Amino acid sequence: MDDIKVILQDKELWRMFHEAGTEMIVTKAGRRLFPSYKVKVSGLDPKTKYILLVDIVPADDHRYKFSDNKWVVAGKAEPAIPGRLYVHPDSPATGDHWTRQVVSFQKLKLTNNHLDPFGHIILNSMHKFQPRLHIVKGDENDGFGQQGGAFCTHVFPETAFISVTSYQNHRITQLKIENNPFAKGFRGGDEGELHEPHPLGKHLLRLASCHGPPDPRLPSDHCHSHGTDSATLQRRHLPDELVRPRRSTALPNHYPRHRDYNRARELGCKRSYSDTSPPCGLEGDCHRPSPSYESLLMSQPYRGEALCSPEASMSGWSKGEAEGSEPFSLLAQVAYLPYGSHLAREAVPTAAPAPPPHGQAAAWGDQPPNLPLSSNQGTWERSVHHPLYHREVLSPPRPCLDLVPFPSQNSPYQCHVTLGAIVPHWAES
DNA sequence: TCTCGCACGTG
DNA sequence: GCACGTGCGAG
Repeated sequence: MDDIKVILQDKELWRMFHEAGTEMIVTKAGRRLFPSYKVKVSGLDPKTKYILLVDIVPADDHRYKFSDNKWVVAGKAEPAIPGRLYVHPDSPATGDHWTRQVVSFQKLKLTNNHLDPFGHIILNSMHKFQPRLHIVKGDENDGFGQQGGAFCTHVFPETAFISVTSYQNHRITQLKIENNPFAKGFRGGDEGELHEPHPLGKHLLRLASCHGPPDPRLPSDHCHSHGTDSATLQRRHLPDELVRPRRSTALPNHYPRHRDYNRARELGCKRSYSDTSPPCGLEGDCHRPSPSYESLLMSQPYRGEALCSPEASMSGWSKGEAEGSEPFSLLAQVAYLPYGSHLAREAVPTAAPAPPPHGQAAAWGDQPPNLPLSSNQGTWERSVHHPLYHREVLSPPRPCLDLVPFPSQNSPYQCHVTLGAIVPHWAES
Protein backbone atom coordinates (compact mmCIF):
# COMPACT_ATOMS: atom_id res chain seq x y z
CA MET A 1 0.00 0.00 0.00
CA ASP A 2 3.00 2.23 0.44
CA ASP A 3 3.31 2.96 -3.24
CA ILE A 4 -0.22 4.16 -3.63
CA LYS A 5 -0.54 7.77 -4.62
CA VAL A 6 -3.76 9.66 -4.89
CA ILE A 7 -4.21 12.99 -6.58
CA LEU A 8 -7.35 15.01 -6.09
CA GLN A 9 -8.89 16.16 -9.36
CA ASP A 10 -10.08 19.72 -9.84
CA LYS A 11 -7.74 20.74 -7.11
CA GLU A 12 -7.83 24.36 -8.17
CA LEU A 13 -11.59 24.39 -8.03
CA TRP A 14 -11.57 22.82 -4.62
CA ARG A 15 -9.07 25.39 -3.51
CA MET A 16 -11.21 28.24 -4.72
CA PHE A 17 -14.13 26.92 -2.75
CA HIS A 18 -11.97 26.18 0.23
CA GLU A 19 -10.63 29.69 0.36
CA ALA A 20 -14.16 31.02 0.46
CA GLY A 21 -15.30 28.37 2.92
CA THR A 22 -16.87 25.44 1.11
CA GLU A 23 -20.52 24.78 1.76
CA MET A 24 -22.40 21.70 0.67
CA ILE A 25 -26.16 21.57 0.52
CA VAL A 26 -27.85 18.75 2.36
CA THR A 27 -31.45 17.89 1.51
CA LYS A 28 -33.93 15.30 2.47
CA ALA A 29 -33.67 13.67 -0.91
CA GLY A 30 -29.90 13.90 -1.09
CA ARG A 31 -27.64 16.36 -2.84
CA ARG A 32 -24.43 15.74 -4.68
CA LEU A 33 -21.15 17.28 -3.74
CA PHE A 34 -19.92 20.09 -5.87
CA PRO A 35 -17.08 20.12 -6.69
CA SER A 36 -17.30 16.40 -7.18
CA TYR A 37 -14.90 14.18 -5.37
CA LYS A 38 -12.66 12.73 -8.06
CA VAL A 39 -9.24 11.23 -7.70
CA LYS A 40 -6.48 9.84 -9.82
CA VAL A 41 -4.92 6.81 -8.24
CA SER A 42 -1.56 5.30 -9.04
CA GLY A 43 0.67 2.70 -7.52
CA LEU A 44 -1.91 -0.06 -7.29
CA ASP A 45 -1.01 -3.57 -8.24
CA PRO A 46 -2.65 -4.02 -11.65
CA LYS A 47 -4.02 -7.47 -10.93
CA THR A 48 -5.02 -7.13 -7.32
CA LYS A 49 -8.54 -6.12 -6.52
CA TYR A 50 -9.41 -3.10 -4.44
CA ILE A 51 -12.44 -1.45 -3.01
CA LEU A 52 -12.52 2.32 -3.12
CA LEU A 53 -14.83 4.08 -0.77
CA VAL A 54 -15.46 7.48 0.70
CA ASP A 55 -16.73 8.45 4.08
CA ILE A 56 -17.34 11.87 5.54
CA VAL A 57 -16.43 12.42 9.13
CA PRO A 58 -16.92 15.33 11.49
CA ALA A 59 -14.05 17.73 11.25
CA ASP A 60 -14.53 18.98 14.78
CA ASP A 61 -17.11 18.99 17.50
CA HIS A 62 -18.61 22.40 16.81
CA ARG A 63 -21.79 23.64 15.39
CA TYR A 64 -21.41 26.72 13.21
CA LYS A 65 -23.41 29.72 12.18
CA PHE A 66 -22.77 32.23 9.45
CA SER A 67 -22.65 35.60 11.05
CA ASP A 68 -21.21 38.86 9.80
CA ASN A 69 -20.19 37.17 6.61
CA LYS A 70 -18.08 34.57 8.29
CA TRP A 71 -18.44 31.23 9.91
CA VAL A 72 -18.28 31.25 13.65
CA VAL A 73 -18.64 28.54 16.22
CA ALA A 74 -22.18 28.42 17.54
CA GLY A 75 -21.93 25.76 20.15
CA LYS A 76 -21.24 22.14 20.51
CA ALA A 77 -21.94 19.74 17.70
CA GLU A 78 -25.09 17.71 17.62
CA PRO A 79 -24.56 14.08 18.47
CA ALA A 80 -22.96 12.44 15.52
CA ILE A 81 -25.04 10.40 13.16
CA PRO A 82 -24.01 6.85 12.45
CA GLY A 83 -21.70 7.17 9.52
CA ARG A 84 -22.22 5.69 6.14
CA LEU A 85 -19.80 4.71 3.49
CA TYR A 86 -20.07 5.40 -0.17
CA VAL A 87 -18.53 2.45 -1.91
CA HIS A 88 -17.52 3.29 -5.44
CA PRO A 89 -19.88 1.47 -7.80
CA ASP A 90 -17.00 -0.15 -9.64
CA SER A 91 -15.82 -1.86 -6.48
CA PRO A 92 -14.27 -4.27 -6.31
CA ALA A 93 -12.05 -3.82 -9.32
CA THR A 94 -8.47 -4.42 -10.25
CA GLY A 95 -5.73 -1.95 -9.68
CA ASP A 96 -5.47 -1.68 -13.43
CA HIS A 97 -9.09 -0.59 -13.60
CA TRP A 98 -8.74 2.04 -10.91
CA THR A 99 -5.55 3.53 -12.25
CA ARG A 100 -6.63 3.66 -15.87
CA GLN A 101 -8.91 6.62 -15.44
CA VAL A 102 -10.06 9.18 -12.95
CA VAL A 103 -12.15 7.66 -10.20
CA SER A 104 -15.25 9.74 -9.68
CA PHE A 105 -17.49 9.77 -6.65
CA GLN A 106 -19.82 12.26 -8.23
CA LYS A 107 -22.92 10.26 -7.44
CA LEU A 108 -22.30 10.41 -3.75
CA LYS A 109 -25.14 12.29 -2.10
CA LEU A 110 -25.54 14.05 1.20
CA THR A 111 -28.73 14.10 3.19
CA ASN A 112 -29.90 15.54 6.46
CA ASN A 113 -32.58 12.90 6.79
CA HIS A 114 -31.56 10.73 9.69
CA LEU A 115 -33.92 8.05 8.44
CA ASP A 116 -32.69 8.21 4.89
CA PRO A 117 -33.55 4.96 3.13
CA PHE A 118 -31.45 5.55 0.05
CA GLY A 119 -28.02 4.94 1.42
CA HIS A 120 -26.92 8.54 1.16
CA ILE A 121 -24.42 9.91 3.59
CA ILE A 122 -26.23 11.51 6.50
CA LEU A 123 -24.90 14.76 7.89
CA ASN A 124 -26.12 17.32 10.34
CA SER A 125 -26.52 20.78 8.89
CA MET A 126 -24.24 23.59 10.01
CA HIS A 127 -21.44 21.25 10.94
CA LYS A 128 -18.01 20.90 9.46
CA PHE A 129 -16.98 17.69 7.74
CA GLN A 130 -14.02 16.09 6.09
CA PRO A 131 -14.38 13.58 3.26
CA ARG A 132 -11.89 10.76 3.22
CA LEU A 133 -10.95 8.22 0.61
CA HIS A 134 -10.16 4.67 1.64
CA ILE A 135 -8.53 2.12 -0.59
CA VAL A 136 -9.01 -1.42 0.62
CA LYS A 137 -6.86 -4.11 -0.86
CA GLY A 138 -7.99 -7.66 -1.43
CA ASP A 139 -5.80 -10.61 -0.68
CA GLU A 140 -4.49 -13.05 -3.25
CA ASN A 141 -7.93 -14.61 -3.45
CA ASP A 142 -9.61 -11.25 -3.86
CA GLY A 143 -10.98 -11.55 -0.38
CA PHE A 144 -10.96 -8.78 2.14
CA GLY A 145 -10.51 -10.76 5.24
CA GLN A 146 -7.81 -11.49 7.66
CA GLN A 147 -5.15 -12.23 5.12
CA GLY A 148 -5.75 -9.20 3.04
CA GLY A 149 -7.64 -6.18 4.04
CA ALA A 150 -4.82 -3.71 4.14
CA PHE A 151 -6.10 -0.27 3.46
CA CYS A 152 -4.94 3.26 3.24
CA THR A 153 -6.74 6.48 3.90
CA HIS A 154 -6.30 9.68 1.96
CA VAL A 155 -7.47 13.01 3.20
CA PHE A 156 -7.54 16.17 1.16
CA PRO A 157 -8.05 19.02 3.57
CA GLU A 158 -9.28 21.33 0.85
CA THR A 159 -12.34 19.12 0.48
CA ALA A 160 -13.58 19.95 3.96
CA PHE A 161 -16.91 21.72 4.02
CA ILE A 162 -19.72 22.97 6.18
CA SER A 163 -23.09 21.37 5.52
CA VAL A 164 -25.99 23.76 4.98
CA THR A 165 -29.61 23.58 3.91
CA SER A 166 -29.17 26.73 1.89
CA TYR A 167 -26.05 28.60 1.01
CA GLN A 168 -24.91 31.14 3.54
CA ASN A 169 -21.97 32.75 1.80
CA HIS A 170 -22.90 34.36 -1.49
CA ARG A 171 -19.40 33.85 -2.73
CA ILE A 172 -19.99 30.12 -2.53
CA THR A 173 -23.27 30.48 -4.39
CA GLN A 174 -21.45 32.33 -7.13
CA LEU A 175 -18.72 29.74 -7.37
CA LYS A 176 -21.30 26.99 -7.61
CA ILE A 177 -23.23 28.78 -10.32
CA GLU A 178 -20.12 29.63 -12.27
CA ASN A 179 -18.71 26.15 -12.18
CA ASN A 180 -21.52 23.64 -11.90
CA PRO A 181 -23.02 22.88 -15.33
CA PHE A 182 -26.37 22.10 -13.76
CA ALA A 183 -26.58 25.63 -12.46
CA LYS A 184 -25.95 27.23 -15.83
CA GLY A 185 -29.42 28.68 -15.80
CA PHE A 186 -28.35 31.08 -13.11
CA ARG A 187 -25.30 32.35 -14.93
CA GLY A 188 -24.89 35.65 -16.63
CA GLY A 189 -24.82 36.01 -20.39
CA ASP A 190 -21.99 35.75 -22.89
CA GLU A 191 -18.59 37.11 -22.23
CA GLY A 192 -18.48 40.82 -22.75
CA GLU A 193 -22.20 41.22 -22.64
CA LEU A 194 -23.31 44.05 -20.52
CA HIS A 195 -25.08 42.35 -17.68
CA GLU A 196 -27.77 43.80 -15.62
CA PRO A 197 -26.71 43.57 -12.07
CA HIS A 198 -28.12 40.76 -10.08
CA PRO A 199 -30.58 41.99 -7.47
CA LEU A 200 -27.87 41.04 -5.06
CA GLY A 201 -25.21 42.54 -7.25
CA LYS A 202 -24.07 45.19 -4.86
CA HIS A 203 -24.00 42.71 -2.11
CA LEU A 204 -22.04 40.28 -4.17
CA LEU A 205 -19.51 42.86 -5.19
CA ARG A 206 -19.05 43.82 -1.63
CA LEU A 207 -18.65 40.23 -0.63
CA ALA A 208 -16.18 39.61 -3.39
CA SER A 209 -13.82 42.00 -1.78
CA CYS A 210 -14.25 40.77 1.73
CA HIS A 211 -14.57 37.04 1.69
CA GLY A 212 -11.46 37.04 3.70
CA PRO A 213 -10.37 35.11 6.70
CA PRO A 214 -13.04 33.63 8.84
CA ASP A 215 -13.09 33.68 12.53
CA PRO A 216 -9.57 32.87 13.58
CA ARG A 217 -10.98 30.80 16.37
CA LEU A 218 -12.05 28.23 13.84
CA PRO A 219 -10.03 25.09 13.99
CA SER A 220 -7.45 24.65 11.36
CA ASP A 221 -8.31 22.26 8.62
CA HIS A 222 -5.01 22.47 6.87
CA CYS A 223 -5.79 24.23 3.70
CA HIS A 224 -2.79 23.76 1.64
CA SER A 225 -2.29 26.52 -0.74
CA HIS A 226 0.75 25.42 -2.52
CA GLY A 227 1.99 27.99 -4.88
CA THR A 228 -1.22 28.61 -6.74
CA ASP A 229 -1.38 31.79 -8.68
CA SER A 230 -3.98 33.37 -6.53
CA ALA A 231 -3.87 36.50 -8.64
CA THR A 232 -5.14 34.45 -11.53
CA LEU A 233 -7.99 33.24 -9.43
CA GLN A 234 -8.89 36.75 -8.52
CA ARG A 235 -8.98 37.79 -12.13
CA ARG A 236 -11.28 34.94 -12.95
CA HIS A 237 -13.77 35.80 -10.29
CA LEU A 238 -14.30 39.48 -10.36
CA PRO A 239 -15.85 39.97 -13.80
CA ASP A 240 -18.37 37.30 -13.04
CA GLU A 241 -19.78 39.07 -10.07
CA LEU A 242 -22.27 40.81 -12.28
CA VAL A 243 -24.98 38.52 -13.42
CA ARG A 244 -28.36 38.73 -15.01
CA PRO A 245 -31.46 39.17 -12.99
CA ARG A 246 -33.03 35.99 -11.85
CA ARG A 247 -34.65 34.19 -14.73
CA SER A 248 -38.25 35.03 -15.27
CA THR A 249 -40.75 32.84 -13.59
CA ALA A 250 -43.38 34.06 -16.05
CA LEU A 251 -42.05 31.75 -18.73
CA PRO A 252 -44.12 28.64 -19.05
CA ASN A 253 -42.53 25.44 -18.05
CA HIS A 254 -41.73 23.84 -21.34
CA TYR A 255 -42.36 20.41 -20.01
CA PRO A 256 -45.74 19.75 -18.45
CA ARG A 257 -45.42 17.99 -15.20
CA HIS A 258 -47.70 16.59 -12.67
CA ARG A 259 -48.13 18.99 -9.83
CA ASP A 260 -46.20 16.79 -7.52
CA TYR A 261 -43.68 15.68 -10.03
CA ASN A 262 -40.86 17.71 -8.68
CA ARG A 263 -41.80 16.98 -5.15
CA ALA A 264 -41.76 13.26 -5.75
CA ARG A 265 -38.54 13.54 -7.63
CA GLU A 266 -36.90 15.69 -5.04
CA LEU A 267 -37.79 13.14 -2.42
CA GLY A 268 -36.33 10.42 -4.50
CA CYS A 269 -39.59 8.55 -4.72
CA LYS A 270 -39.01 7.07 -8.10
CA ARG A 271 -38.26 3.86 -6.35
CA SER A 272 -40.39 3.10 -3.42
CA TYR A 273 -38.62 2.31 -0.26
CA SER A 274 -40.20 -1.09 -0.25
CA ASP A 275 -38.73 -1.87 -3.62
CA THR A 276 -36.07 -4.33 -2.71
CA SER A 277 -34.83 -4.97 -6.19
CA PRO A 278 -31.15 -4.23 -6.55
CA PRO A 279 -30.63 -0.61 -7.37
CA CYS A 280 -27.76 -1.57 -9.56
CA GLY A 281 -27.99 -2.94 -13.01
CA LEU A 282 -31.26 -2.42 -14.76
CA GLU A 283 -31.10 1.31 -14.82
CA GLY A 284 -27.60 1.32 -16.09
CA ASP A 285 -26.85 3.72 -13.35
CA CYS A 286 -24.93 1.78 -10.85
CA HIS A 287 -25.52 3.84 -7.83
CA ARG A 288 -25.40 1.53 -4.94
CA PRO A 289 -26.61 2.52 -1.53
CA SER A 290 -23.81 2.48 0.91
CA PRO A 291 -24.18 0.08 3.73
CA SER A 292 -25.14 1.78 6.90
CA TYR A 293 -23.22 1.13 10.00
CA GLU A 294 -26.13 -0.75 11.42
CA SER A 295 -26.44 -2.92 8.38
CA LEU A 296 -22.77 -3.65 8.44
CA LEU A 297 -22.95 -4.85 11.96
CA MET A 298 -26.35 -6.42 12.01
CA SER A 299 -26.20 -8.38 8.77
CA GLN A 300 -28.93 -6.35 7.21
CA PRO A 301 -29.77 -6.70 3.55
CA TYR A 302 -27.03 -4.41 2.43
CA ARG A 303 -24.67 -7.16 3.31
CA GLY A 304 -23.74 -9.07 0.26
CA GLU A 305 -25.11 -6.45 -2.02
CA ALA A 306 -23.14 -3.43 -1.14
CA LEU A 307 -19.90 -5.09 -1.92
CA CYS A 308 -21.08 -7.56 -4.43
CA SER A 309 -21.24 -6.00 -7.83
CA PRO A 310 -22.12 -8.03 -10.91
CA GLU A 311 -18.47 -8.17 -11.61
CA ALA A 312 -17.85 -9.50 -8.18
CA SER A 313 -20.26 -12.32 -8.46
CA MET A 314 -18.75 -13.35 -11.73
CA SER A 315 -15.18 -13.18 -10.75
CA GLY A 316 -14.79 -15.07 -7.58
CA TRP A 317 -16.01 -12.43 -5.21
CA SER A 318 -18.68 -14.81 -4.32
CA LYS A 319 -21.60 -13.63 -2.36
CA GLY A 320 -20.79 -16.14 0.28
CA GLU A 321 -17.46 -14.63 0.68
CA ALA A 322 -18.90 -11.18 0.77
CA GLU A 323 -21.30 -12.28 3.40
CA GLY A 324 -18.50 -13.24 5.64
CA SER A 325 -17.72 -10.59 8.13
CA GLU A 326 -14.37 -9.61 6.72
CA PRO A 327 -15.15 -6.75 4.41
CA PHE A 328 -17.85 -5.48 6.62
CA SER A 329 -15.98 -5.42 9.80
CA LEU A 330 -13.19 -3.84 7.92
CA LEU A 331 -15.42 -1.22 6.43
CA ALA A 332 -17.06 -0.62 9.73
CA GLN A 333 -13.69 0.17 11.14
CA VAL A 334 -12.83 2.42 8.31
CA ALA A 335 -16.15 4.16 8.55
CA TYR A 336 -15.83 5.05 12.14
CA LEU A 337 -12.29 6.05 12.30
CA PRO A 338 -12.72 9.73 12.98
CA TYR A 339 -10.59 11.98 10.94
CA GLY A 340 -7.37 12.49 12.75
CA SER A 341 -8.04 10.19 15.61
CA HIS A 342 -5.55 7.60 14.64
CA LEU A 343 -3.35 9.91 12.69
CA ALA A 344 -2.73 12.18 15.56
CA ARG A 345 -1.53 9.46 17.75
CA GLU A 346 0.09 6.95 15.49
CA ALA A 347 0.98 8.47 12.20
CA VAL A 348 4.58 9.19 11.61
CA PRO A 349 5.43 11.73 8.99
CA THR A 350 7.89 10.64 6.39
CA ALA A 351 7.66 13.60 4.12
CA ALA A 352 9.63 16.73 4.60
CA PRO A 353 7.45 19.67 5.51
CA ALA A 354 7.47 22.62 3.20
CA PRO A 355 7.15 26.23 4.19
CA PRO A 356 3.64 27.51 4.68
CA PRO A 357 2.02 29.84 2.22
CA HIS A 358 1.01 33.32 3.05
CA GLY A 359 -1.69 35.65 2.04
CA GLN A 360 -5.29 35.17 1.27
CA ALA A 361 -5.09 31.44 1.02
CA ALA A 362 -4.82 31.47 4.74
CA ALA A 363 -8.50 32.13 4.87
CA TRP A 364 -11.03 29.57 5.88
CA GLY A 365 -9.68 26.87 8.08
CA ASP A 366 -6.24 27.08 6.80
CA GLN A 367 -3.35 24.79 6.85
CA PRO A 368 -1.10 25.45 9.74
CA PRO A 369 2.58 25.89 9.16
CA ASN A 370 4.89 22.95 8.71
CA LEU A 371 2.61 20.90 6.59
CA PRO A 372 3.74 19.64 3.24
CA LEU A 373 2.36 21.82 0.56
CA SER A 374 2.67 19.43 -2.27
CA SER A 375 -0.13 17.68 -0.60
CA ASN A 376 -0.92 14.11 -1.05
CA GLN A 377 2.49 12.95 -1.98
CA GLY A 378 3.55 13.11 1.58
CA THR A 379 3.19 9.81 3.26
CA TRP A 380 2.86 8.93 6.85
CA GLU A 381 3.04 5.33 7.63
CA ARG A 382 2.16 3.09 10.41
CA SER A 383 2.47 -0.60 10.14
CA VAL A 384 1.00 -2.11 13.18
CA HIS A 385 -0.46 -5.49 12.53
CA HIS A 386 -3.27 -6.71 14.63
CA PRO A 387 -5.74 -9.47 14.13
CA LEU A 388 -8.56 -8.20 12.02
CA TYR A 389 -11.23 -9.68 14.17
CA HIS A 390 -10.59 -7.74 17.21
CA ARG A 391 -13.50 -7.64 19.58
CA GLU A 392 -13.67 -3.89 19.50
CA VAL A 393 -14.61 -3.99 15.89
CA LEU A 394 -18.08 -4.90 16.95
CA SER A 395 -18.31 -2.30 19.61
CA PRO A 396 -20.58 0.57 18.84
CA PRO A 397 -18.81 3.51 17.36
CA ARG A 398 -17.78 5.95 19.92
CA PRO A 399 -19.64 9.18 19.74
CA CYS A 400 -17.94 11.55 17.44
CA LEU A 401 -18.14 14.24 20.04
CA ASP A 402 -14.95 13.14 21.58
CA LEU A 403 -13.03 12.68 18.43
CA VAL A 404 -9.86 14.49 17.85
CA PRO A 405 -10.55 17.45 15.65
CA PHE A 406 -8.48 18.34 12.69
CA PRO A 407 -5.09 17.10 13.51
CA SER A 408 -2.69 19.73 14.50
CA GLN A 409 0.56 20.69 13.05
CA ASN A 410 2.12 17.38 12.35
CA SER A 411 -0.89 15.73 10.92
CA PRO A 412 -0.73 14.09 7.61
CA TYR A 413 -2.42 14.63 4.36
CA GLN A 414 -2.21 11.05 3.53
CA CYS A 415 -1.94 8.16 5.79
CA HIS A 416 -1.18 4.58 5.04
CA VAL A 417 -2.47 2.29 7.65
CA THR A 418 -2.54 -1.42 7.74
CA LEU A 419 -5.50 -3.21 9.05
CA GLY A 420 -5.75 -3.32 12.73
CA ALA A 421 -3.78 -0.24 13.40
CA ILE A 422 -6.94 1.50 14.36
CA VAL A 423 -8.30 -1.19 16.56
CA PRO A 424 -6.44 -0.22 19.69
CA HIS A 425 -8.05 3.15 19.51
CA TRP A 426 -11.43 1.59 19.69
CA ALA A 427 -10.28 -0.22 22.72
CA GLU A 428 -8.97 2.98 24.22
CA SER A 429 -12.23 4.73 23.82
C1' DT B 1 -33.30 27.11 9.69
C1' DC B 2 -35.55 24.29 6.69
C1' DT B 3 -38.90 22.55 3.08
C1' DC B 4 -41.08 22.78 -1.11
C1' DG B 5 -42.30 23.85 -5.89
C1' DC B 6 -40.37 25.85 -9.55
C1' DA B 7 -37.68 27.18 -13.94
C1' DC B 8 -34.13 25.78 -16.42
C1' DG B 9 -30.25 23.51 -17.09
C1' DT B 10 -27.37 18.68 -18.25
C1' DG B 11 -26.81 14.09 -19.93
C1' DG C 1 -38.05 12.47 -24.67
C1' DC C 2 -37.19 12.44 -20.24
C1' DA C 3 -34.79 11.66 -15.74
C1' DC C 4 -32.57 14.26 -12.82
C1' DG C 5 -29.19 18.07 -10.97
C1' DT C 6 -29.28 23.03 -9.89
C1' DG C 7 -30.30 27.56 -7.05
C1' DC C 8 -34.21 30.60 -6.00
C1' DG C 9 -37.58 32.37 -3.13
C1' DA C 10 -41.99 31.91 -0.69
C1' DG C 11 -43.58 30.20 3.31
